Amino acid sequence: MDPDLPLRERKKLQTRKHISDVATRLFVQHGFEAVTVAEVAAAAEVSKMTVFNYFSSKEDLIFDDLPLVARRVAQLVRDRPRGQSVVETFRQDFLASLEPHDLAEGVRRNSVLHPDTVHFWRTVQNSPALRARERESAEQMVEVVAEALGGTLADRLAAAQIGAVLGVLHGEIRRLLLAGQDSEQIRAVIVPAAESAFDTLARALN
Amino acid sequence: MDPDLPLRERKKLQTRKHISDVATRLFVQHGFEAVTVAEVAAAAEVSKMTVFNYFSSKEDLIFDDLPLVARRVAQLVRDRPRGQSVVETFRQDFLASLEPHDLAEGVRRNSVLHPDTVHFWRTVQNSPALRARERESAEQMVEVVAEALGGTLADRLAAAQIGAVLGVLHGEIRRLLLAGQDSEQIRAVIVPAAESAFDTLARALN
DNA sequence: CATAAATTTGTACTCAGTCTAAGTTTGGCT
DNA sequence: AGCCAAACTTAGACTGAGTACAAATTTATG
Repeated sequence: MDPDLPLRERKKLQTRKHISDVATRLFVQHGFEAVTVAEVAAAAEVSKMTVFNYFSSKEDLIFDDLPLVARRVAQLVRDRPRGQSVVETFRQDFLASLEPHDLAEGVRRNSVLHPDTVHFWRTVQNSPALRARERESAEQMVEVVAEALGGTLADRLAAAQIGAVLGVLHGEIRRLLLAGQDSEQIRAVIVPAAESAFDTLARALN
Repeated sequence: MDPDLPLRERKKLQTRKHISDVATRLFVQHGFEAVTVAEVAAAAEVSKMTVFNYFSSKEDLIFDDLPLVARRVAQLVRDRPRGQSVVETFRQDFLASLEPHDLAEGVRRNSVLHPDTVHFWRTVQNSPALRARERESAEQMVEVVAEALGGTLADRLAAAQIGAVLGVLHGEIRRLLLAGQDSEQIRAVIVPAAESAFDTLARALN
């Protein structure tokens, strides 16, 4: 934790992380709708109001890092090598995310708290509210990319198609993960599918 | 209203439509979040419980015809001419929907109640909950199409990309509509964009 | 007309999320 | 050190969506 921040700020970050961690553990353990915000507050030894002070909705307790992801995506697009197409950028980023160490996006999040990524994604998959939140943030990502590309109608079309492909691929990874397949098997299915999908995207958009 | 239905069924359909009409009018008039379900119930002269008997959520009061749209889309895919690609099917359907008489999808819905489509879509656009509901149903449409295509990963990729394109185009139509442009101006922007977008889709997916 | 099934209703409840006013903690200052 | 003001937290009451259930009403059919 960033040590040269004002003491107050550091404490706030700690509290925030503590609440989110406690909440995530409870949600994964019992299911998202089965846990009330009041229970989260009690378990985190904080008042319900404080929970809503730090997080603007119950859903955000588990998806607390979405703003970071959005910033990362925007940066990815802006800082891509001169002349590289966005499709190529996302192809490389996606394939890199399939590398053993962080398959399924999940391990980037709190690997301590979620030693088993599967439980985390099962929790998300089983909750209509959390899936809705995912859709919302997917849309935001597409907007971010479209904006980074310039914001024209053509840019928005390109961003949306890339988003659609990534969404299906991530969905399939999750499906296979929840069906009990291991990283090796998943990679064997996803890598060729991704190569082909990004190829057609590249042909279409470049 | 289908006259050879059992009396009871006919009455239920009437009640359902009446509640939905009253609700839509109130939402368009005052905004979705500014109207409570209790107020809708009172205005429709029915109890709150009855409202939830007919509609499973407040959002469904305004989007009451989504199941029909989904069925229509599935039919569109299934009944397309032998040998015609889905992309071609959707291109034609989309372009047909731009014809003067039902621009903006909106006129298919209760043209009596919504003499001005703009107000209806402004209401939707101003409500986070309604936009979330739209995203959910867009996802369902994509699933329906993917299923109608066969349900493989490649089918899901194709359906998602078509959905992405349609989503952006509809979004742009709405944006222009809310910016005060008339059908003529909108068509002038959208038709060429759609032609180009569906062309690239066809190149990519066929 | 009677009666059983289907609908509707009132009431009471849970939970997310907001508001407010009062309490507590903290950093900065003398 | 000790005080003050700003920042943070809290309790508690409130709103509104959605659910549960049992009582009351309506309707189809004999």
